[in-house]
Parts: sequence; C-alpha cells; structure tokens
Amino acid sequence: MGLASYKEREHEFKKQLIAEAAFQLFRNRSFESVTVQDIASAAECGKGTIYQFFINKDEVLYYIIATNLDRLIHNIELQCGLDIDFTTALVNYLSLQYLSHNNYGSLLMSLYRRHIEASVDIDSYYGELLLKRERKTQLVANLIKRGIQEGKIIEFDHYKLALIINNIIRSFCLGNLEIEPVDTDETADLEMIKGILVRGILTVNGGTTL
Amino acid sequence: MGLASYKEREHEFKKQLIAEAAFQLFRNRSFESVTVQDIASAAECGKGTIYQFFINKDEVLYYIIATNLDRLIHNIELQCGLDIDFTTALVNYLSLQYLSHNNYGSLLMSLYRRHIEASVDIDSYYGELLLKRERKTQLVANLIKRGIQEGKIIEFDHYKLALIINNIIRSFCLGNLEIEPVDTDETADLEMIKGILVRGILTVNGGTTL
Amino acid sequence: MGLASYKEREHEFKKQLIAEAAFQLFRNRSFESVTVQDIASAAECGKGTIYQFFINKDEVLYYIIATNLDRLIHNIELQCGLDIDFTTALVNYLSLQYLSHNNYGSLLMSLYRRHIEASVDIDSYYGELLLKRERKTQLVANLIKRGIQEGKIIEFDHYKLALIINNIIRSFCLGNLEIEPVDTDETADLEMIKGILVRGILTVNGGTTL
Amino acid sequence: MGLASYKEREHEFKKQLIAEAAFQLFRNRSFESVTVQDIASAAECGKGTIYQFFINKDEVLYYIIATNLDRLIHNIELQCGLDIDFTTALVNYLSLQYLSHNNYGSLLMSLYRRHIEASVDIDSYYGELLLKRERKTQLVANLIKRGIQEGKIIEFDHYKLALIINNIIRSFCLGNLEIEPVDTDETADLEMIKGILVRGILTVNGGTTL
DNA sequence: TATGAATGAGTTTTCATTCAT
DNA sequence: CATGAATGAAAACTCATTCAT
Repeated sequence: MGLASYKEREHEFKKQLIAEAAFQLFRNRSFESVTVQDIASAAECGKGTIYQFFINKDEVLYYIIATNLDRLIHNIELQCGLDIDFTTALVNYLSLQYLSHNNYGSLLMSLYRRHIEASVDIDSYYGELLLKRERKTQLVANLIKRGIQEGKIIEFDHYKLALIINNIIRSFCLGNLEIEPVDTDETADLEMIKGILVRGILTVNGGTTL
Repeated sequence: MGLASYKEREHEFKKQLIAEAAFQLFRNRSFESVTVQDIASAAECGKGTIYQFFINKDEVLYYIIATNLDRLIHNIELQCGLDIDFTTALVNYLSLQYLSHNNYGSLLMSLYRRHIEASVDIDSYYGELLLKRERKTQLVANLIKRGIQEGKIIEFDHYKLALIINNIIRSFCLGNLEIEPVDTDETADLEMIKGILVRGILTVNGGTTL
Repeated sequence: MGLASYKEREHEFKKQLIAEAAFQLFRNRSFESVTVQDIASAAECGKGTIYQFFINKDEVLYYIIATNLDRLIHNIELQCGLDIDFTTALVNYLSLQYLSHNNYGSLLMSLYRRHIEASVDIDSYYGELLLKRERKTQLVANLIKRGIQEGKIIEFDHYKLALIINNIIRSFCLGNLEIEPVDTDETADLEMIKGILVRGILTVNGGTTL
Repeated sequence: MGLASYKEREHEFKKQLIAEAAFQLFRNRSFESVTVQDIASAAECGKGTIYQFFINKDEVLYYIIATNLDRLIHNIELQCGLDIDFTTALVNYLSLQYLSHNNYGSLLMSLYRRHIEASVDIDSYYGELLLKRERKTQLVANLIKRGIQEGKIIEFDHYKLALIINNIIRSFCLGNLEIEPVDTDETADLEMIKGILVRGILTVNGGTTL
C-alpha cells in the first residue's frame, strides 16, 4: 500500500499471478488434492518458484482468501456507505457478498478444515482472517441498523440479521458446490434472494405460523 | 431386500458399524485427512478388515451418504405423505432435511470433490446417488405442489421451490462449517427458517421492491 | 530385556537388522548423504518399512549409537570389574573402547552436528545419550581410581585421566577417518596406545610393560 | 605466485574474503548444512557471486583446506628448520599443528567424506591435497629424524612417529568436536600433549620437561 | 475371516546451480 | 562483473492398499 520500490511491486504482481492460478484450481478441487506442482504448472513456472513467494502451500490458500476479504471490505465501504441510498446500498451488498461467496466459499471451507486439523502454522493467519471477517460483519451490521432505523427492516438484533443474510446468500452459493452443480445464474439467484428477503416463500395471508 | 441369509445380515451389520465409526470422523475432518487407520481404530478393528467390507476408502464415504439418503427418503415417505395435514407435513420435511444437511452436508461436499477429481471408480456410485437425490427432490416437489394447490404456497414452479427450500435449509447447516462456527441451535435454526419462509426479512409495508 | 511377547521380540529383531544395514552405510558416508532409500535398499525392504521401526531418519542414527553405548557399558561392567586384576581390566577397557571408537566414532560426530544445528527433535535422545556416556565415564574413572590406589597410575584427578585416555584412544580411531585413511591395524594400534600410556614417546628411561 | 596483474590480485583477494566467511560457517556446522546462500550472506555478496570465484560449493571447501595446508607448510619451514634448536622446533611444530587441527580438522573430515561419496569433480583437488599433506609429513619426519639422531627421541621409524604425534595432537582437537564439547584450553591442551609425549600416563619415574 | 506388516507411489519442501538483467 | 529470481532434481515422509499368516 502506498510507496513500494519497483522490485517490491513486481514481486507482489507475480505473487498475484501465482495466487490467481492457484485460485482457479482451488475453486473446483479440494486443497489437499491440488499439488504444488499443479499450481506451478498452472502458473507456468517451476515448482521451486512458488516457494519464492509463499512459505508453504497453506500460505497460498490464506493469501487468496485474505486478499479477497480485503477487496470485499474495500468494496463494501465504497458501495454501501451512508452517502448511498439504503435500498441501493443493501442491493449492492447482496451482489458483492454473493460474488465473494460464489468464488471463495469453498476455499474458506478448506481453510477452516486445515485449521481444525491443527496445522499449527496456520493459526497466525487464521486470527488475522477472523479479524477481517469481523470487520466486514460490523460494516454490514451497521448497514442493517440503518435500515431498521429507517423502518425498512424488521426490528431485530442487527448483528444477527447481518449473519442471517450472509447465511442465506451463502446458501445459494454453496448450492453451486453440491453434487451435480446446477447451472449458476447470478442474476436469477440475486432476484430470488431479494424476493425471499422481502416476501418469504409462503403466501402472506394472515401470517400462518408453521 | 427383505430376505437375506444370516451370513449376509451379519456382514451388513458389521459394515454399518464401520460406516458409523467413519461417519463420526468425516463429520469434523476432511475426507483426505482421515486415514484408513483412523477409521479402523475408531471401529476397533484391523486396517485390513475395512477392505473386507469396502473396496476402498471412497466407497466408505459413498456408503455413508447413500445410506443416509435412503433413510431420508424413507422418512419423508412416512412423515410427509398425503395422509398428513400439509402444514405438519411441511414442518416434518423441514426437520428431516435440516437434520440430514446438518449431519451429512460436509460429506456430500467431499464426495462431490472426489467426483470432480475424476477418481473414476467413484462414477458408478455417483450416478446411483444422483438418482436417489432426484427421487427425494420429486417427493418434496410433490409436497410443494400440493401446498400450492391448497393455496398455502405462492404460485411458482414447484420443482424450483423444492430446490430453493432445500437451499435455505442447507444455508443454515453449512453455516455450521464456517470459520469460527457459530453455536448450532437446532430449534432456533428451525424457527428462523420457518420465519423466513413465512415472512421474509424486510418489513412488508407496501411491499418495497429491492 | 526380560519378558517380551513374541511379536515384540520379532519387531526388535527386525529393527536391529535395519539398524545394522544403516550402520554399514553411516560408517563410511555422512549422515546427510545416506538417504532413507539407501538404508531401505541395504536392508532389503521398502522405504516405508523403515518408518515402521523408526519415527524418522534421525532416530536411526540415535538408535545405533545408543545400542552401541549400552553394549559398551555392559562389556565394561563384565570385563573391567573389581574381580578382575587391574592391569587386565585396563587392557580390556582399552580394547573395548578402541573398538567402539573405531566403529562408531564418525556416527557420534554426525549426531553431534545434528544436535548443534538445532534439529530440536533430537534433543530428547541427546540428553539420554549424555547420561549413558556419563555412566560409562564414571565406570572408567572408578577403574583409574583403583589403579591410582594400587600405585599403578600417576596421582592425578581420576575423572580427567579417564577422559584423557579416552581421547588418546579416539585419536587412533579418528585417524582412520582422515583423508586417505591409513590401513587400520587393530593390534598394532593397541600396542602403540599401551606404549604411549606407559612410556610416552620421548627418550625412554625404563618402565613397566602392560 | 610472484608477479600477477592487478586484476588477478584483486580477484584473489575477494576469493579469500569469501573463503574466510565460509570457513567460519564450516567450522561449526556440517558442509551439507551450510547453504550457498549462507556463505553469500556471511560474505555480504550475492549468491551468484560465489560462482565467479569457485566452480561449485565443493571447491570452496577444498580451497579453504588447501590454503591452510600451504600456510602450515610455510610456517613449519620457518619455525622448525635446522637453524632452530631441536626442542624449540618440536614445540613450535606442536603449536602449529595443534592450531591447524583445531581450526580445520572438521573441514578435512567433510572433504574426506565428499571424496568417498565419489563426487567426481573433487578428485583432482583431492590428489593435490594428498601431495601437500605428504610434503608436510616429510618435513615433520625430518624433524623427528633429527631428534632421534640427537638422542632426544626414542629409536623408531621417524615417518611413523611423525604420524603418531600428529594423531595425538588431533586427538585433543577432535575432542572438541565430541558430544558435549569440553571447554577448549589451548595452553592446557598443549601442556598435556607435551606431558604425554615425555612421560606417558602410567607411573612416572623421572623425565625431562620440554 | 481378520489382521497388520510391508510396500512404493505420490506429496511437500530444500537448495545448488544457471542465466538474464 | 554482480546479482538474485527461477529452476528442478532429489530428499524425507505419508498412507491407501495388498497379502501372507
């Protein structure tokens, strides 16, 4: 960020190239089944080159996720701020979060599992990621709070609502990971998400309780 | 099905024991990171014994999932049939599906990934699983169709609605796999799912469109 | 030692076979340059088999040295005890120690270096080895003490003398590791060692023969 | 030797700087575990620069040893010649050889091992080294011969005696490589070496002091 | 039938060496 | 010349699977 020598910038650029190549592999396959050689081949470089940019395979995964999270936070700040009309801001968030989940949802699960399996080295990354995630959730919670104050969202704990909306969006994205992945249609998915958020699914005729 | 020699029944019983032990391991860890030795230890048998019941590690995964799907279908047939009041039937389905996703969701993702990675041997299982899944979806679609006919569900393609409801339920379950897993509360989750299905999230005051 | 099941005894036996094969390789080459595959080939088994008996390559080295040290201590206890005439006991010790240094001297240096390079895992072995070594030195120091009391050895700190004698013996053995190793002649070497111990090298003025 | 262009002298000077840096690393660690990057860092130059002065890592080791051996020979010629009183000459030799062994003993063992492992390229160096070593031994053998003729050393093959004395000195130096290295005390070591050469260890009955 | 010792293919990682800048 | 980024050969180690008992 900010000033960096030419060397440093070039290094960061190449790191991004490798991360991008790795990302394409991690999207469709499990972390464990993608070999470092696979990444090197995809990035069109030698196996050893990977280790010039990442201390180990785990760090590649972490880097991809962290970078995405940073970008997501940045975009939320830009497109969902107080200067934006609430409804627009909410729709913007839905789109941004949908894209993020759709692209990085499975990577997150890989990371989560590696964390559980106590690969200790990952713990330092992990804490950092949790912080980033928390920051993102706070941004959204604030947006929801504003929606409640403007009377546009049901009265409910805004932090929990942020999580729930996140959950529902992820629902549609993780669906794309299911066996025999259904054809993904971003626009259709987003419309459905909006519809559910507005109306639910059951006919609202007197509010039948299930 | 039905008649089977004593030998066969005993064989099936032991197979179930091993599958159960493996299931407990697969729930919290990735397929790749659970070793055959882990399964054998959990099942309190020798490593080689596993191979008396399953041709390979993949088949263990498949067997667990297939068995669960069979049970789910069986239960849906029992608890969501025409002889049951629609609302009750729907609630029953929500519970059954929630439980299934909560317990087997991550296993399904493992299987999906192994399928993608073209471990050829799994393909035969895979087709069978897809058939079972299709059968389940049809059962639910029929239930939804009935709900629409009874005027209790919005007019919409009943097959798609079946998938969407499935998606939303899974949303809450896969949330439990997220980094920093939120505390799972089955009852609370089900209430929230029902609420969303009935009312959505946004205040229904004039039907703001997003 | 003592009671052990057949399985355990067989396991220990095979472990010895592998250790023996590895020993032959370590004698003439550096630890680092002997690969696990080399050991496996020499032991006529698969690479993986090595890891059934040793948790890693380092442990093979440790095991060989520890086993030798145990044997050396055992032999010293047998052949250099109070029931043995002092002069005979001393000569016995010289022979035993010469053999030990001649065979295991270079392995010890490998271990020493791996210790310095802070391969942490080795530290637990290392402490144990130091204890064994200390025990051996004490045995010899006691022997020397007896020699002093019997007026057969110069009055000097017996512990230090034990170390010095050890040093001189090792001198001859490490000589065999030198560039262009001179032909080793055990009997000649031992005679020379005795001579030096008795008379030194410079002008002779009488002296007992061992 | 003698006349060399400025360029050549500068090149030799830098080569020495690198060799000196490498030497400090090789003293305490095994050849294999010192990386070329380590040497470059210690020499405060780039990794590639090393290869401007040495054709490979092995040659660095060779160069250090050969240089030392040249210096040792040079010093022996200066301090142990016929113009020097025999006793003084012998003591001088002991000091010089002690220093050499103490500093370069472990490097020699590394070189020896690399020779055994048939890293072919080293063979040419190796022969050269053997010649240098032989020259040194001859110098010492001549000194011993003179000692015998002057009646100050026991009648014995002077060449063998040269080797033996060398052995004993090395004994004390290699001792410093042992596990749990004892505190090195150059003066004390030298005194002990002299004592052993004069009197042996067993009961003393008179003896000249060097 | 049940077992677990033996196996080696396959993985991550290191590092001497090269070569474009 | 000096450099260090790129490389891939080679190493340690894991683990699904086989097979003799």
